[in-house]
Amino acid sequence: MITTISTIGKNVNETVRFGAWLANKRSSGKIAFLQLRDGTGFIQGVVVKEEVGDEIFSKAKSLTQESSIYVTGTVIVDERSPSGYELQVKDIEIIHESIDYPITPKEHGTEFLMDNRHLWLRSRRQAAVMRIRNEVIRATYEFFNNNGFVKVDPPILTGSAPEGTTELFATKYFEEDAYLSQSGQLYMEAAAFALGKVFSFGPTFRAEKSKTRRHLIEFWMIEPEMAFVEFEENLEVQEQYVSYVVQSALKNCEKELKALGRDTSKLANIVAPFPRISYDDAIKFLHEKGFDDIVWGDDFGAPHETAIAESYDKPVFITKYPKGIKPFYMQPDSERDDVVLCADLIAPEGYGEIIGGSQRIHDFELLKTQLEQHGLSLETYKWYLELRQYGSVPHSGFGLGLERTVAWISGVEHVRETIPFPRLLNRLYP
RNA sequence: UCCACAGUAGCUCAGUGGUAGAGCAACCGGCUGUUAACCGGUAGGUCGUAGGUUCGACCCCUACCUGUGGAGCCA
Repeated sequence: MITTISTIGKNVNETVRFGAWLANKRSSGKIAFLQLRDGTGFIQGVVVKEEVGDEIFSKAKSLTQESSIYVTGTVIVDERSPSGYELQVKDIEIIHESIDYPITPKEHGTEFLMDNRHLWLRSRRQAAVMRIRNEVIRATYEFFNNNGFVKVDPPILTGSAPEGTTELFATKYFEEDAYLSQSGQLYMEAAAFALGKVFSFGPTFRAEKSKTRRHLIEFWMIEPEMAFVEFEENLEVQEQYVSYVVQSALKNCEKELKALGRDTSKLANIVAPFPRISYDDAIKFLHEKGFDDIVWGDDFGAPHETAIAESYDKPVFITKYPKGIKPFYMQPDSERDDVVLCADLIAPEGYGEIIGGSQRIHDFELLKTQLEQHGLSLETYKWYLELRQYGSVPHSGFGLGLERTVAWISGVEHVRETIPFPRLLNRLYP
């Protein structure tokens, strides 16, 4: 095995050689401190002139930020080092000299950092967020595999629009019009009838002119769909899943969360069950809080959701929204026809909606009526309607936005830091 | 699409109707335990673009462009 910084504790008092980049450097006339980064971690290399000689010492002193090197040295335990280890450097071989690296160890603005996203990813903070993203994905697969779900991949190029209202990216499919997927849900419903419990993980595209810290044009969703599962059980799966992911991140990303300065006590508390509040009660609550502008039948805006979420220290389900503000496929409540069996899960600390889910209509006639009332083409949705003609069963599912979830767990302000190369309004590069 | 704020050195920012400033980065020098190291020096500018007002505009006015935050919409 090659030596890496993350496992260098195994090589104490040994002389090792490994590849690294120079993250930063401090030096005096006779000693130099190199902050070395190899992708797995950081370690400080100490170069003492008396020990390495003039040639290697001046090579160390003239190293530029982000130059790549092979470094040889002895690993020692040192209490002055944050990681506990230091490298007493014996030799340096320059692989490539970096000239005028743009991201200096000083503050930078958002636009500059985004223009340099390909380099910004090297920073301690960004690397930590990427590791947390990886852990959320890993824990997602683990949770669903442990619970009998099958991963199914819905198409990215689609001919129809799952939710007619939002903006779609249009493209050509040879002679036909096609759209980039903004949800795999309808396909996952078909898959649930084939495999029972399924989940997807893939990119989705929304051509919305949204420009907030919660929005990306291209983002990744996890979309489970479950046959024979109704409203209540759907919520239970969601709270179990979200708790599992948060607890996994707490356990496996301790270093990363610390590097980000995340208050982990807030995450430790994220354990199922989560509180539920009905849309009706949420409206009453908002009126009590002084939101006079909202009436029954209106959808909530971000300020409303935040006000509700602030009353809880866990994610909160807002359930049973009015039929009129929700998509055509949601199952109406059997006790009252004006609300549907849906729930949004709102994350704490202002991170907004991380899950939208519902029980789906399984009755053929009802779904057909809904499609017609929403002005959608029966021809386009023929295959989707057919699922209700051949052994239809009650079923439910939900979609979790990966980047919002990672932003919440990491405690970063903006979702753009939770995806390697964010696609934002007016930003397609790098 | 709408609202608010911003655009000055590579970066982060200050600045006054009368000849353009700092810190960091770069370069040169100093310093044996630094933690965004420190100290001295050098170099670096069509002040977003186009008009206008003025004896004179980086500064005031208009339009546009770009960015940031937000609204709507949504994960």
